Amino acid sequence: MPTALLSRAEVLDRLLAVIRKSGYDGASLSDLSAATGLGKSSLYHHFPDGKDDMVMAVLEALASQLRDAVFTPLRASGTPKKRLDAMVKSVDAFYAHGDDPCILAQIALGNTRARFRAPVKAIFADWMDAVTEVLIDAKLPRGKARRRAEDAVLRIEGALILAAAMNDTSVFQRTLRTMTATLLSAN
Amino acid sequence: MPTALLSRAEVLDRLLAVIRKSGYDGASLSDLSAATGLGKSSLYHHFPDGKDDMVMAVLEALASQLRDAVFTPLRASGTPKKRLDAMVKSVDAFYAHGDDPCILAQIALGNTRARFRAPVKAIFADWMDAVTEVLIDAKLPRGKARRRAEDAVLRIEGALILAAAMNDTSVFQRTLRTMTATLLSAN
DNA sequence: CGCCAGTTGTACCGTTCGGTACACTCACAC
DNA sequence: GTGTGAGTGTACCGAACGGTACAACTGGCG
Repeated sequence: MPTALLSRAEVLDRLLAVIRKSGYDGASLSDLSAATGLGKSSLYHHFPDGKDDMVMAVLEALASQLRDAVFTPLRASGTPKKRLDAMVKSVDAFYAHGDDPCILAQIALGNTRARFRAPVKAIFADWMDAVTEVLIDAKLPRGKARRRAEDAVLRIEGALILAAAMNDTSVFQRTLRTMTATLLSAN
Repeated sequence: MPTALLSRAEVLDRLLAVIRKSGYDGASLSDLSAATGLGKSSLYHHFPDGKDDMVMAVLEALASQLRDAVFTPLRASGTPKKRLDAMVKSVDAFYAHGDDPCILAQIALGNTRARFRAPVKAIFADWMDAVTEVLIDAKLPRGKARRRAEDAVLRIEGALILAAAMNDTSVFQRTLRTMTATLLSAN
């Protein structure tokens, strides 16, 4: 039975899933081939430069997903609290409530980090910028807003690691639950 | 020129360095052999079960290093502030001021996570327990102390990821600098 | 000295790696 | 209907993988 054809977006989603779970080195071409239903030659047809090409495309797709699901809501109109709550909700869904590792962390830690630094850095920077803006709207001084935005992103990443290490998503849940209040607190 | 003989501790240190940098999948036997100066057969003599054996031994060595450098100072006598400051200082040195990735994160994210869950989990649990005790000594209620201890560890891990991703250790430095005060704050 | 256990280097195993050659299919254009 | 070109499956490449067999070395002890 021939597998249904996959759109490019679906292919990228499946590649992302494998890389997020196994990391760059852990994701073999066979894995990627099996996950997409595309033979190796097809994979090379769509991504001529091989695995690096796939990772780059996946990072671009991820950036646009994150933009749509997380950064744009952060920049929408509404009270800072509402916008941050929207981010928290999206992040929760995005990481499957703490079950899915973060592909950005996966790549930032891998020994290929240098090759993919630019896109990874851009995504994190974009994210932190969006949070910073919300906190400035909430009357925090720019410097403090910036540091808190960093703190927010870094906590999400750290919570995902701790959740993976302890095999317990509750740390991630707790971190998200207190996130908005922590970011907006006065002191 | 024959390389100088290495003690088991030195061998484990070098294995740790490679795995910390490249992760489980990224660290090949050739890499590990080159890093230690031991041929593959010597490696297999000392670690009969291969890479998994090495990782296990490295995790044990890491646990005892962390115990000596971080957990024990946390449990020593002194004011909570002094003990937390000591931890921060040790952690800063341990991760080369933010330059070195965390091998625990590396393994927690790898697709071998299940195999090494027990030791990784134990180290994180030990760490969080030690911080919790300090915060209880600082008159925080147990539940709050526990949550803050989680938060401290998770921030360190997250800061290391962000530092690696952005190629900028200042995030890590900032996180450490404010750690003690954040943990001990009244609210 | 001879012996032996611990340790090592060399040479190799089968498998999987990332990547490629090439013939084929198949929808569409002419 | 016949070309054509995007897309694919099969079969393969050399290199590197994790791992092993085995002979040779070594230092310490009798």
